Amino acid sequence: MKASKPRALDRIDLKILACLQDNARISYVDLANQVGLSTTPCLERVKRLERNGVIKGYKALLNPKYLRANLLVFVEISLETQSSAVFDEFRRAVSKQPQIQECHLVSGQFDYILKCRIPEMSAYRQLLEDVVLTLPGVKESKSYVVMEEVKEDASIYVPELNEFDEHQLT
Amino acid sequence: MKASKPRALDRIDLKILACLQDNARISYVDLANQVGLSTTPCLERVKRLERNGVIKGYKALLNPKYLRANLLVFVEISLETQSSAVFDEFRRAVSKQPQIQECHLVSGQFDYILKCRIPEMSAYRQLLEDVVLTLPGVKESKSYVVMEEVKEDASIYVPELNEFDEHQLT
DNA sequence: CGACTTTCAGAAAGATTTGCTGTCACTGAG
DNA sequence: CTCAGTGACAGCAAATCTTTCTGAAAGTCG
Repeated sequence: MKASKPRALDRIDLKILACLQDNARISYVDLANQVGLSTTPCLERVKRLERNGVIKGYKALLNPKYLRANLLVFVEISLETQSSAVFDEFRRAVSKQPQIQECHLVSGQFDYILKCRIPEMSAYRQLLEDVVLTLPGVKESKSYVVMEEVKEDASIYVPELNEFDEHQLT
Repeated sequence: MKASKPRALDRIDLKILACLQDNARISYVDLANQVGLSTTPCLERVKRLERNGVIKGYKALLNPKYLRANLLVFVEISLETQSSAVFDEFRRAVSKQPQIQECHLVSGQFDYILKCRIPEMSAYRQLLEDVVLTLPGVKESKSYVVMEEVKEDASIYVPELNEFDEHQLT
C-alpha cells in the first residue's frame, strides 16, 4: 500500500479553511452549506486537513484586557556569542515564560524579537530580569512598548484558488 | 432596570477560558466535565463571556507553510510628521493589506511595528512598495526577516485564581 | 423573616455528529 | 472499448450534543 498522497488544496479546502479561521465553532452542517457540500465529505475534508497539519488547532480568542495582559511589549535582543549552547539556553528560558507569546530568530542587527503580554510595567521589569538579563549571553536589548494596537489579526490570508494554482503540499 | 453588572471572573470562568483557548471546538458536554459543571451553567457562562467581550471569537490555527505565507517579516517604521492625517492614512493602508497581521503604535525610536506574512521575498518587496514607500510620511523603515520561529503562541496566559484576586472587570 | 436574585442540575426536544451504504465520475489495464 | 478499482459525494439513521424549560438550593438585601 502507498502512503496517502498529500494532495494539493482545492477550492473547497480553501473555503473550509477560511470559514474555520473565521469561526472555529461553526457546526459541520453550516460549514458544509457554506462550502457547498453535504456534511459527510465536509467532515472528511476537515479531518484530513487536521491530519495533514494544515489545521494546527482551534483557539478561542481572549481579550487581554480582562486577563491581566494589558501591556504589550516587543523586545529586541542580541546575544554576545552565537554558540548553540547559549542559543539553546535562551530558547529554554523563553519557552518556559507564558508571558512571552512569540520569539523569533531574525536576520539583521538583532538576533531575536520577542512579543510579550504582561499585566503592567512592574511585571515587565520582572520579566526582563528573569529571562533576559540573567541569561549569560545577552549583549543588548531594546524595548518597544505598544501604545495602541492598530491591527492584530492572527488570521492567515487564505488565497483564492486562481492565485494558488501551482502551489502544492510538500 | 440596571445594566447587567459585569462580575469578576471566577475560578470556573478561568478554567473555561483556558479550555477554550486550548481547543475551541470542544463540546459543551466535555467542557462542562472538565470545569466541573453540568452543561447548562457551562453554556451560560460561555455565552456570558462572549457577550462581555472576554471571548472575542474562535479561530482555526492554520499552517502558513501550506498557504503561501512562509515568510515572516517584522518591519519597523517611523513617520516624518506625527500629524493625525498621516497617521490615519497609514492605518488605512495597513488595514487593507491582509498580509499585514499586526500593526502596533509603539513608543521608542520607531513609530510602528508591523508583522507581515508573505509567500516569499519578491512579495515582500511588493508589499513594501505598496504600503510603506508610497505613503507620504515614511521617514525610515527597517526589516527583520524571521529565520526561525522559536515560539509562536497566540494564547494569552490565563492566571490561576489566587494570582488574580483583586482583579476586576472594568 | 421573606422576597428577590443568581447559580445550578436534570429532563426533554431539537440539532448535530458520524458511521454506513450506494451512486456517480474518473482512471488504468486488458 | 469495456470493466474493475478508486475516490468523492449524498442520503440515511443512530448516537451524541446543544439548548430550552423547570425547579431546587444558596446567597443578598430590605
